[in-house]
Amino acid sequence: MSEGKKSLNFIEQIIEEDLKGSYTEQELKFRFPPEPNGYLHIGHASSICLNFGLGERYNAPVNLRFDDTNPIKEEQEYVDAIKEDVVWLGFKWDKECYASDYFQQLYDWAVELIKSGNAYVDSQSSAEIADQKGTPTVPGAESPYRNRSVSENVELFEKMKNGETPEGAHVLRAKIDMTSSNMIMRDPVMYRSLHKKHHRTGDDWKIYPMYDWAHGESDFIESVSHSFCTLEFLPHRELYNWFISKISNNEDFIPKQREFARRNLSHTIVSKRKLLQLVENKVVNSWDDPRMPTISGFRRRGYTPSSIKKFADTIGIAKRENIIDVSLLEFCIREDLNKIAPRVMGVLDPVKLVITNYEDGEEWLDTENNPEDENAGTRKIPFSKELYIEREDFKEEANRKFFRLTLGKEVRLKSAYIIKGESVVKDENGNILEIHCTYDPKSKSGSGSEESLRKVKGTLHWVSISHAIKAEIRLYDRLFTVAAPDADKEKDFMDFINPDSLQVITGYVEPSLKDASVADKFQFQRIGYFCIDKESTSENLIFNRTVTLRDSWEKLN
RNA sequence: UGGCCUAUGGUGUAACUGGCAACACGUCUGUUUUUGGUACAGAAGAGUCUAGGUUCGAGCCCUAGUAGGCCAACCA
Repeated sequence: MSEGKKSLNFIEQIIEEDLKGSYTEQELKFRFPPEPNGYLHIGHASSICLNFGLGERYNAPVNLRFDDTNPIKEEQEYVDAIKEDVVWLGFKWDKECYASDYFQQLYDWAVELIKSGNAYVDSQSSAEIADQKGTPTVPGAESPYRNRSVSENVELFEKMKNGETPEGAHVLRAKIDMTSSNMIMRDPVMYRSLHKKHHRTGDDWKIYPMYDWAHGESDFIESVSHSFCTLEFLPHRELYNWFISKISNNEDFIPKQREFARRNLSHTIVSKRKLLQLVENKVVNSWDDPRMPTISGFRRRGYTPSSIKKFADTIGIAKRENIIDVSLLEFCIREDLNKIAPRVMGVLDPVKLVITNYEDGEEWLDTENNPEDENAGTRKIPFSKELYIEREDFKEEANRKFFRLTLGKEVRLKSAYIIKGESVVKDENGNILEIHCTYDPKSKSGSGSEESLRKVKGTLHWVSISHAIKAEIRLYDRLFTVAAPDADKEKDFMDFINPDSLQVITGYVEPSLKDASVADKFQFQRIGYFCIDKESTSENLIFNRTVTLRDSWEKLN
């Protein structure tokens, strides 16, 4: 098919211009550099799609690199989860890298910087260093240790490395400019001493490099051509370039850092720190709780990789702040599921319907699996005298806008017969216990009879009571009650938690669902898309509601 | 009160080296439909933060202002 010429985002434009300039296509190389201190979220999905998408577009390698320079927060569990998510999204990395693989090289370079007078060991407390940092409007002051001799610096740094000095006693700092208008350049810390076990290097190191002194160097080591990160790193670019200039020479291939705005999703948060808070405070059950905006949460909720990639593609990449409405994400998953999800019947809030003129016994009716997919075929579903229908699908009397069951009016039972409401049975409080109706035996769906072709205004879904399977249904709603929970200056985002983000109910589903397996996706007709949760068993089926169907009736109310 | 980034319909992105603002979502109307879903047809909705300037012509360039964001972890 013809593809309209798609406009390039600013990142792609940069690459196109580089390609016209001094870069060759063979030199292009990208990386996705997560820190393994939490699970990946929808914002990372954008970054993944950007970097790996660029890799596919230019046939360039993309490394998966773990930015594991902080052993306090990082764990192997997160490494594993991150890899699973990237694989699930359908991307292949070239090399699996770790910043910790470069610790020795980084150390050697640091010694070189010391020897060339570009770094020094500072023996002040972090508070003292912070004091001397100045403010955005006031220049910083130089450390009294700034002009230590090279030999003393080398000696101290080695002791730091060997753990012969106490934690926190010294740091290694780059010697740049304490008066720079860019505070990042005011003698940034390159190394801290930390006598902590690292999830990969164990006890090998007693000092750990800071982000700035690891990230660009990792890019350099891997010959990454373009290093994309979020906007808050923009002021770091100057330092990124400074460090690389100290370890490279003119013939070297120099990576280029560029920044884009992180993607924010409405009614949720995209901050690993805050997501961790939700997990630790048991607001949600886990990182992959279907209410979480994590990739694993969406996966468990029933989202597909292609829906997430479509979403990332649709929202694009730019430099301004943004809050993308969840309705766009929901559109993407509905669009995908509409094409692939088999249609089934399930009743979430049942009320008993008795067909008074239907004989005892059962019959198995044909119904199509997916009207959007002509190859999906049909299946049999059981029909009998006593059914469940949705409680909200009946009103004793209603106005003409109500297309559903009322007394005296006809509606169709999907794939079955046309029925007419006759009477209701109530308890002493007026609650409806049963609805009695009659059916037209000649109106059987698909029979082609004149009666079956009669136009009725409504069609209801249903299940046969004696055949239906009881199932646990988990209805999810947005986690926060406001679009931007972390934008309020006074209130904490925790104050906006939606108390009804999860509702667990018991529903009844058609018997064909008995053998459904984990992650299988279905459309419960007229209700929404559901998938089998990983906690589901054959004795206790559990469905997660991925998203409701669009509902133009609800809007009228 | 320093430096830097950003500013286009309700939301998100476009508009190639300046040439009467486009696409998607959302909203609203209809048509079709054994899902009030889907599909299809159509509509409303911004004159591009403000004020100057350059130009035959500016959303795109320049200046100033305004608004929002980022920067003072031994986090990333």
